[in-house]
Amino acid sequence: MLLERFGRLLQSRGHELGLKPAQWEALRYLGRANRFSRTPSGLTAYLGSTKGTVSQTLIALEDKGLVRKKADRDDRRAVRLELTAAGRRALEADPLLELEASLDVLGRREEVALDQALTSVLAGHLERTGGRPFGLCRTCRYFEKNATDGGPHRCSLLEVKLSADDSEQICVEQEA
Amino acid sequence: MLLERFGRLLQSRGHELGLKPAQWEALRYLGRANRFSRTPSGLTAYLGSTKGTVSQTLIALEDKGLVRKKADRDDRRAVRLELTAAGRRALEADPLLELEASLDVLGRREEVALDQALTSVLAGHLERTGGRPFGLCRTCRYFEKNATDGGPHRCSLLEVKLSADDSEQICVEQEA
DNA sequence: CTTATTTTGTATCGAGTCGATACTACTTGA
DNA sequence: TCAAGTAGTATCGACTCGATACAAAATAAG
Repeated sequence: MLLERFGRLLQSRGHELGLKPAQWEALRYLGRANRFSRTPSGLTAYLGSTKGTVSQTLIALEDKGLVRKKADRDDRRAVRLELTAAGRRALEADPLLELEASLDVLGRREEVALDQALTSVLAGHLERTGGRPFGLCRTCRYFEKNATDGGPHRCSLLEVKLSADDSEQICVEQEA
Repeated sequence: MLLERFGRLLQSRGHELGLKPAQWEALRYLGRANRFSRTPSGLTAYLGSTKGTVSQTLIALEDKGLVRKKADRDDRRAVRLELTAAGRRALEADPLLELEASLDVLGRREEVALDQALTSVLAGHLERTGGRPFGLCRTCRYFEKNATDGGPHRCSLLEVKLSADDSEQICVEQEA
């Protein structure tokens, strides 16, 4: 199966620059996830992994100075994660970007077809396994565009204001 | 990138039945590779890994009784690998089969489009990294259909007869 | 025919993954 | 208030994986 070979390929590129595949994936997630989702448990859900494993990966990333942990004011159990400047620089050298460039051999049409096919297969699989889609905030059923209470947009699930940036990031809570 | 999420998904399913992702991939390879390719170095090239890592994986599979090693008569450095009966049974319970069934949400058309897109991206990547395609024997430039020297087919690279089964398996040496 | 040189595979190390289990600390809800 | 649930860490054992070093056999070059 080709998807399997791709997975292997992506993984073998994931050992560059002194990081491990799991660490790259955590970094990428933190670069794309909105503030509500940048927590160890958000990352755990995204990776389909376990709390213990993710905890170790984050310790490694913190030791390398790529990720910073901050206490959550409202929930003293929770930890907020953010990329450091070095973390953002690392993402700019992400080996995956190169593979992403390989998609250029495809025409626009084919690229869209590939994306749609993968999306629907993924959706089917997530449904069966109870995984979360992690879609864009603005495509969520709880997203209220141009809400009337000050902020540009609003989340009716968490009941908070959303910036334009927020709405372009992925979210643990997102539902179609 | 969706391909990345798929890779992660495939990997997290790879811990079932007491095997690890790398072990499953080795097992799958040995179930699909022709006799010339069922060696530690063939597997190494397929996985894009290193000899040392593959050696360890094979030891683990041998200990579990899923793979058997045999000496090569002609080349006393080489090791021939084959699945045991238990190894073949394990492949029948491969968790990947389930994910493969997820492709059924796609129509014929979309499935073909997906396959073509992945194939061309993969080919581009392999060319840049010097990887081998591991295509079917019968699609190889060295494949001689219905050769005249007894065997049904023939390989003009290795200069050996090929059975019908041989020609339907993947090969390290395959070239378009 | 001897040396290189290459090829095939194993052994070992250190950092890290990953599922499992156990545990602490905090929050929530009856 | 107190039991149940949630967020996260610590630790264990099996394994991965790149790197390095090594041994044995095959091949090439002189």
